[in-house]
Amino acid sequence: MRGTDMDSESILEQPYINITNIIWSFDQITSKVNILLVKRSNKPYNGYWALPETFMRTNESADEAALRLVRAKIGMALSNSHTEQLATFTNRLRTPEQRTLSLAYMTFLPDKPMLKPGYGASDARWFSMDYTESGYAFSDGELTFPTAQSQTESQYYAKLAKSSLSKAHLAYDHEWILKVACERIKNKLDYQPNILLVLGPQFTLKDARLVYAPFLKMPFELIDNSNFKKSHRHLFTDVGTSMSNRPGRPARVYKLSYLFP
Amino acid sequence: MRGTDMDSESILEQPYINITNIIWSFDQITSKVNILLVKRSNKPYNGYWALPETFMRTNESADEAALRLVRAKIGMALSNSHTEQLATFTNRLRTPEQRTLSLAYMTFLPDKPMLKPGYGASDARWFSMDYTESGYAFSDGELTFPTAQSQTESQYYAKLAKSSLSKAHLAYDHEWILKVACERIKNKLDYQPNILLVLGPQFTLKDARLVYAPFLKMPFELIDNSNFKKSHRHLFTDVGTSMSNRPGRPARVYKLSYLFP
DNA sequence: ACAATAGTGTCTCTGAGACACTATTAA
DNA sequence: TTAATAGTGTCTCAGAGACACTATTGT
Repeated sequence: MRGTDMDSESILEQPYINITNIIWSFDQITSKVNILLVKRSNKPYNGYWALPETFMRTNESADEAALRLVRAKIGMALSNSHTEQLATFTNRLRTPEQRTLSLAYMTFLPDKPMLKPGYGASDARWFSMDYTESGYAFSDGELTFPTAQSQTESQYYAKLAKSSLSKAHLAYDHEWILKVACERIKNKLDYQPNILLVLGPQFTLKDARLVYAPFLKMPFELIDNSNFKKSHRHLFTDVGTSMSNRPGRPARVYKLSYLFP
Repeated sequence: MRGTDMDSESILEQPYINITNIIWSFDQITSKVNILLVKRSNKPYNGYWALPETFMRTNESADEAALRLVRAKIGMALSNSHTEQLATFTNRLRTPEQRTLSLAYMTFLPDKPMLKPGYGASDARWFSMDYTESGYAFSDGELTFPTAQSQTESQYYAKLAKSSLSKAHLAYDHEWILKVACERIKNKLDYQPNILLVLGPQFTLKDARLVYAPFLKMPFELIDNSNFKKSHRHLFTDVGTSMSNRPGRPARVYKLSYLFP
């Protein structure tokens, strides 16, 4: 039996629970940060691009569900140190029909695998991240989805409810979720930059600056290497020298000291 | 119809969804930070002390539910600027019987009202916060509940599942939730100290230091007033001078500039 | 006047940022 | 040797913290 609440009213029906996962990767060729988007082939928002989602099963936690989604969609089995909770989105206006909550997580892939569409999606592609004057944008060369423009949550959902979204926008409130995600990552850059996991277990300072740059809204050349090294030495452990066949002095490689001690 | 997942399996049953609210206040007499705990009179954990909880209704968001809980339990109607999301707790081991998720919020009351037990609780009391070597503790003079000792989430839940909790412990995983809450507040002290809302709309620097002290695990006298003022001037706006009938120079009063511009 | 309280000024040390310089590689 | 890349050293400035000093109240 469900316990009674302090309120006299009983609960008629529960909302559904979605796990939404923002899956990050890094393209070594283009040197750009990417996220995974899928084209929905279900109602609601059939034919819209969206963040990948799944439902939670009764015998798993939400972060296990997020990792299961990665395994099913990408075919990559990761430990939960590659996943972190973003936030939970519960606004009534976030779904058009059946009330659905979103438990949002982020997963950082150690490389950028090829994709194939899965169940519930007619297409799945990587979208590379860039910054704009008013926020961030994700593009696959054909389509571009900016993050939400609104400054506050209530402003955003008020607008969302007023006008029905065109297919030039992501489904649901996913543009808002992406905005929250980018800002969270930016805020953690100086004390827990888990986003660097997209570079794999080791990385050079240049790679790290390439990842930081779009979040800081600047070209990576403007991040001074000397200063960057000094202000991050408490986070990075030197683990040797990279070998490359390109001209120029080989770069040192580092690991995240708080994750791999 | 519920949309189909990318996985072929369908979902048999959904977990329940609880709203858990950590309600903070400040006692002007004892100069201590307090939280509200209730003694449960329902299964499970009947007779145990716990954080106040409620269920979400279909026509409200989770933060609205948290504020409704405050209204019902305390009789105080607050705006959502007094509430913030903490995290969502989904571990399978967190509830003994029926699987239940907790969407955890924090509410900062502008004063410390008298309490009366409500539905689902045989008692409700304020517990004042103190720090210990290994964390924090909340006491009402009779009972004391420390925050969880474990350093990681998986460690905590492994221990929780192994031994059944005595009534000297809080119900469910609430000692873990409290640990996460205290650490979150501590981390935000230098850029978004919403915890100061427990002092009401205005406060003196001494009051602010009294609130900061337990989170920083030091007696408030060790927080240098001059340095504290300098390092928080970007957050506080001077709004005048307090009047007091006590000896000593009257203190200036401030407001949070990012909330009340 | 004095105790009690609160606000101010100053010194030092550390860290961020600007920027010039040195080091190591492939061709 | 040169272009390309990466690492190092140094100067300045701003902020954190220790601590001594001044200011304003009630009794």
